[in-house]
Amino acid sequence: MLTLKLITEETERVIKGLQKKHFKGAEGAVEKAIAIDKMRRDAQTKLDATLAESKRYAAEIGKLMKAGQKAEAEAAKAEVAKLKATAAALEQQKAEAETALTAHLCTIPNIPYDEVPEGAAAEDNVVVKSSLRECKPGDTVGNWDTVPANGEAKLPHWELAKKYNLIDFDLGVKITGAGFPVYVGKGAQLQRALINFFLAEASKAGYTEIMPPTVVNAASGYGTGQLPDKEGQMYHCEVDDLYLIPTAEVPVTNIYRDVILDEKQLPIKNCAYTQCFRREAGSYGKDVRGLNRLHEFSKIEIVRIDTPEHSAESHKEMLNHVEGLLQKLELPYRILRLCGGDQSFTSAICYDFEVYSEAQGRWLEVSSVSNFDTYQANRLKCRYRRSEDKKVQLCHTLNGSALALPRIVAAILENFQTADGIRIPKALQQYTGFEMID
RNA sequence: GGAAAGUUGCCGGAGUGGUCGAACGGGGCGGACUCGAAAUCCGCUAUACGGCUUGCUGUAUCGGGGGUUCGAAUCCCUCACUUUCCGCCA
Repeated sequence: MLTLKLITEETERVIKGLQKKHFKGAEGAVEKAIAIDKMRRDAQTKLDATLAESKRYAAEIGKLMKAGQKAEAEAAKAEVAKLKATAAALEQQKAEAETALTAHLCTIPNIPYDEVPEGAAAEDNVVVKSSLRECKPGDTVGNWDTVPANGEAKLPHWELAKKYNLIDFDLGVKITGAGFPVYVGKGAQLQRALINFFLAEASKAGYTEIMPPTVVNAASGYGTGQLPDKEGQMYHCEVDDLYLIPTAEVPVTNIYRDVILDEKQLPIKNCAYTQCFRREAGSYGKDVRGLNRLHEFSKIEIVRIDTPEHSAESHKEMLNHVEGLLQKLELPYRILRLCGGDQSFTSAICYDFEVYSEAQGRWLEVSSVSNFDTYQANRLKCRYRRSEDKKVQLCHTLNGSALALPRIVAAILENFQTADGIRIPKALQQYTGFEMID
């Protein structure tokens, strides 16, 4: 959530930012936050004074009792009783204001950075780079030329998966349900190879590998913002009140919940491979065909915790890392800078990576790399102590997929299909142990 | 699943109703000594929120929540977690 300091001190900027994000009722939301905060502060000021007075009485009563001055002590007790009633009421006011404030702040999204383009929806996203062609300033998804087909009829990955016996979707339905495919033979080996490849690349780039739990408690869900809003998107084990993680971001980022780091430790660079579980309630149609959208999938996530001064640099490094992966995999890609309206609730700036699937004739999102500024850290209470003046400050948090497997697999199958089988990209061969799927 | 013991600051660990944000030790930071270091000595050493003259000051916090009391780390209730033993188990 946004800090109250930002809202009160830079109200205009916050309102403008929220409007850029196409958040309805920006001005009203900000005013409401300020009003609730005023109530909260008033209540606390009065409460503090009341408690201070009753503490003075309590100390005095102690002395009177020792001195044996019973009558005076009783009189003081009567005073305290009055103060106590006042304090209880103020306490309630304060608690209510605090609860209301937190709840309200949670409904206000992060504000975008200046370099985030204006725009309401996906077609306004700016294409900043592509392996297929030069990008000019102002290129948006909406005016992007269609990618020319090269004439050959290509099979979609779900047909290739069947043809080469790599992925059994029906078996997954039998064992679990739709969206839980069973990988078989070279299909399974390809999964393992990609996981190892992505982890090795992250490790080379200086990320410390984490293998976290795949199930988290509610506190962690709140920490990264999956709860309370996206409750319905996570699998929930009711008996133990635990949640299956939708991404490694949740357990890894929560390592730093309620922590004060030393500036010397920053930037923290972690990577983690986990299975990810998403209910994807409400998804339907061709988007969910084959590997396009699954309930369980493998993903390697990179997470950074950084200082405000250095986080933009970190973000750049992360983008370069992800781009490098796509280049090594020889996949046709483009990088989008998301516009204000299409950005996620919590990000300050976000880039999406997409690979082109010729067989499906569409771009598949394989990664988004975001800087959350202090938005996520504020809720997590992830702070650091500045070396310079020893002051405690909120960190910046960043994360990105590097990468999620299913759509990468889809793209590899579809883009590298030949008459003789499916060619494995060179960089991956040392991990698969084979060069072709045939 | 059964039984027991625990949860105190950065760490270890005292504290069973008042002056306790909390002894003592360790660590860390600053200073003295030293050419420098070690040892020794001295001082400092949490966070959040609030008020006003930005330096002071108030309040809260001893696992979470509630209660008793003029007053709670300390007593009571409740929840969570951890550890140990037994059982089961990859």
